[in-house]
Amino acid sequence: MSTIADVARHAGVSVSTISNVLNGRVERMRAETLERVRAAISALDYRPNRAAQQLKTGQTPMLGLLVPSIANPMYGYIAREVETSAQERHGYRVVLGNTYRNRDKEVGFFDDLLAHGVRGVIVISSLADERHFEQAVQRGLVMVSYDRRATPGASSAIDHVSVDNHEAARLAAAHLIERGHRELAFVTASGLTMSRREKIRGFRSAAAAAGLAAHARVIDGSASSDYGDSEMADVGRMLAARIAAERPRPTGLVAVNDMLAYGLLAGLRDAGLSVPGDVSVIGMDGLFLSSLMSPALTTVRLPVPAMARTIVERVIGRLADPDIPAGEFLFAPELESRGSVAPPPASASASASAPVRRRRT
Amino acid sequence: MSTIADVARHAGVSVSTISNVLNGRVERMRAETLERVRAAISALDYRPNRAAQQLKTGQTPMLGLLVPSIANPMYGYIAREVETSAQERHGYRVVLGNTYRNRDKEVGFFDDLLAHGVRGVIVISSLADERHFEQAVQRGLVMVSYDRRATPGASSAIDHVSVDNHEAARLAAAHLIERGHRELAFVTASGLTMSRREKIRGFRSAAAAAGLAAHARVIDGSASSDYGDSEMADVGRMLAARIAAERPRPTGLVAVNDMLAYGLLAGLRDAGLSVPGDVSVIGMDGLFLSSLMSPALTTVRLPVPAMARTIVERVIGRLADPDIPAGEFLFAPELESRGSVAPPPASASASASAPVRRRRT
DNA sequence: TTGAAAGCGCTAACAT
DNA sequence: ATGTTAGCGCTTTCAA
Repeated sequence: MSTIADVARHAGVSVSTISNVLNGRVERMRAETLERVRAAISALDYRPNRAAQQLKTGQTPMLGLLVPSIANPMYGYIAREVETSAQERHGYRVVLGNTYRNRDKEVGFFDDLLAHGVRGVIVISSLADERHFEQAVQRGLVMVSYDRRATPGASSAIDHVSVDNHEAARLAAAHLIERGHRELAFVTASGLTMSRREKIRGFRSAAAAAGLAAHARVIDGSASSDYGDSEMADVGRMLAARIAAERPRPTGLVAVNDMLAYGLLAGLRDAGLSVPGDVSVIGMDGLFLSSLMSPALTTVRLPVPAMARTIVERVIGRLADPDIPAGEFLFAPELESRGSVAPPPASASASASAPVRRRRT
Repeated sequence: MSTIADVARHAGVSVSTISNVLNGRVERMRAETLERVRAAISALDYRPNRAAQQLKTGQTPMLGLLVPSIANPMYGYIAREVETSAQERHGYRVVLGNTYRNRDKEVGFFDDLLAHGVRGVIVISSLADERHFEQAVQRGLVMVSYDRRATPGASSAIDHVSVDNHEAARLAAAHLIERGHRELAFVTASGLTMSRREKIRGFRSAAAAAGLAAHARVIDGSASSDYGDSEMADVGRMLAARIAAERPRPTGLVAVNDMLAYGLLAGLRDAGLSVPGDVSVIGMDGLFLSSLMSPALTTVRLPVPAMARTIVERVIGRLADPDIPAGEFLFAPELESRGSVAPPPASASASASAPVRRRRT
């Protein structure tokens, strides 16, 4: 690897001249000099040493990306979009970390980023406690959080980029209602994160709007395993057995995300129930895997590429100008209709428990 | 962030003393001094600046990880295992890059790693041309490649860690044969990578051993999209339609990987065929998603965590001692029997095309 | 047993 | 329009 001094020697100029062209300070430079420098750079195939630049400027074109587990297809999808956008649009590289939703791992990741001189970090978490994030910001990190709206009233020097979770769940429930379902359930893993709370509100508001408030329950459970990537699917599978046994049994299920929906699909099948014959299921996320399921999963699609672009722009933008205040960015979801939703079975709509549609409340 | 000078001042010693304890040179140090230094370090919550260390030593605890796309669940799985092992067992961080199987992107990634002072890289590729890898090694990178055995006779300063692909496909085909299948097909995406070639050989050898050489075809196709993560599944889905129309139609399908098998499952369903009633399907990889498919996919499981550990140990080991020669590391796969394999339908085994089992060749 | 000092490759005043 | 130089934070001889 050649250094800036090698290039200077080769071009017959001083190192500062090289540094100047490297940093675009070429206005008052003689064209001929610039030419010679450019030639020397490519002749030696010179690349500036980032560590040296970093030491000097405190800046380095790298971002941290924290995910619960990159083996989870949803995080893999987001990570791909984030990395691609950071790289192609801004020339930044991405340092990845799996946290398994563990606070200490998150803190350790922030420590290491700081030690490496990486100042921007993108966080996908769902930890209830947000204090170590604010602490990391105090220590100099510029942070953007995905899918976790700021706690109302909290200070937050952190950007928040997320889908409109309320709307997503509302869309899902409304779709079920529109297809004739009268017994609904929102199915989720235990642990109330901000986003789950909003999804539940959206689900309930759709039900209430149709006069179905009393027929919209929330069913949750936790996985046996501590943290695996099949965790969500495991929860869905387990809850499916419970749902199959409920009376009245809900005919329309809104899953908190696609992975949990996959578990629901498998679990309902195990229980001898047909989807969408006996029970309709709708997911949230819009993973490409959903179209491969049997039946293909109807889902609420998140605009992941657009969200990723915003996330990256925000970190890099605020890295360049620390005065830009943190903000919230909400994206609109979209219903993707496939095969897992159908009208409820005749027996269900004839049942005594089913209220008349749009009855007064 | 405090510096080594701050710590030295705080402890009332020189910076070299601090550096000495940082680097474990404490044998001939007075216990009391060591104590004071340790106290100062934790009092100031001091972390050495990695960029400065890197500049001085040329080393930094980071690894590059190159994948075609992290949104592909298999690469996500491997990436998680690699990152976790690098972090927890060696204290290394991981820089991730998506290449979309694009040569220029791979080269650009190597360039950036070098510029950042990252010397170790793990590569998951399937590009036919390996020259830019060797070039990167020349430029100073220590490289480990996943699932791509060295071209026989090639120089290779690159470690190769992979599953025994021949054995994996042999296992799959043997399982089908053992269940009574007589018309077999190996289904894959077009483009002969090293690993696909070996899988095909393994598939054929199992068929030959059962006297079924003439009844074991290879079916391949390419996706319409350039590179998407659903690429493999798309290929499977498309090929399923073709397979459904074949006469005699194979009853036992070995898919080159799980993702393609998912596409096969969906496509066969589209074609009105039942799995495993009409056709049996077996995948390769052992993704957790496979157990969620309908029917649950029988597959050949790769020992991913063990492979990831070896991969990481090799890069880091050879980073520490460049004299260690590159090697090949082969792992044994294992059959995971689930619901997508059953005996062939009676009509198939009665067909004129079916040879007698173990007939002489 | 500890300290002084040179230097890794770069940037950016400041000089010229 | 270009050159000189101090210094970013650390490691490591070499000296004391």
